Amino acid sequence: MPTADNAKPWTIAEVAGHFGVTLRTIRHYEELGLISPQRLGTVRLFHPRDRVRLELILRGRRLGFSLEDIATIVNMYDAEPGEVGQLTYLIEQIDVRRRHLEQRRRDIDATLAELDEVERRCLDDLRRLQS
Amino acid sequence: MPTADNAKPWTIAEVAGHFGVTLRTIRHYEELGLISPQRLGTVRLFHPRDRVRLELILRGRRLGFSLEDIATIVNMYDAEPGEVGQLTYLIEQIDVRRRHLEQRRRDIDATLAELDEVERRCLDDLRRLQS
DNA sequence: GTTTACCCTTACGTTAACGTAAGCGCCCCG
DNA sequence: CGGGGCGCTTACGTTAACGTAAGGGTAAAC
Repeated sequence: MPTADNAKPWTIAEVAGHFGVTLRTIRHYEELGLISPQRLGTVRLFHPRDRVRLELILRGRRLGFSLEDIATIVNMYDAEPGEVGQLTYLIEQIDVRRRHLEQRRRDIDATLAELDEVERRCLDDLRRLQS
Repeated sequence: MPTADNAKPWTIAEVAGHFGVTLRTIRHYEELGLISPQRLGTVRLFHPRDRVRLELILRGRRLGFSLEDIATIVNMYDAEPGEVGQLTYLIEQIDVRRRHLEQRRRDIDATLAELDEVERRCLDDLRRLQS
């Protein structure tokens, strides 16, 4: 059964624990408009939608994007259909992002290759020392 | 002929121009010990070795590493053979870095997939608007 | 009924990674 | 020989992304 239990919103502490960040970080992201959790009185309630956005935000952060960049990215994900100009602009932005990401993947691959090389040298040196 | 011309060291302005960074940035990296260009009097001279290091540094920067992290990475590249303890430690560090990078590549792939999805939706909407 | 556990806001503090300005030295050109 | 052009150092300024402390509300728990 698709339990209604699963739909129970999370507290800020639960969210922070789940993602391994502090409460301050989450509040900070709200200040910047990256997330807008529901309020019950003054208390924040985090629904699945909010958790998904946080996942996206943290992924962007790991990739070294600024929170400002991240804002434009996550806002692309739930943009309303809008008019033609908006859509073509959005598509352009997607291409820009894609190029960035592809550059970074090349950076990663190059770095990984060099790490392999360094490790190989280390292992060689080790073998030499132990023989 | 392997021209000695090719070995002519670069000025700080040439290096900055080549990599698209400011003079301040380069000097900052020297302050942190990330590079140590030769000095002719007070003037800095950049040899190929320095340029390679800068390339590595900027790659790390694009990947969102802190300059401190980058320092440990680039210093791995030209570590002296050393003793067994050093070597095994270095190999561990390489593994740590590798795991980080692999995580980031997963992040990139996930983000690219989602960008594709968003773009597909955009193109659909466009077609709908123009039909 | 008060202590404990979370939650809130406001606001100043901190760190990294440079930016920017001031003031000086050197060399070459007209 | 007096500017430019380029390079240097010293040192304070700036921005992003939170950290941290102060002060206060509410609700279950003892």
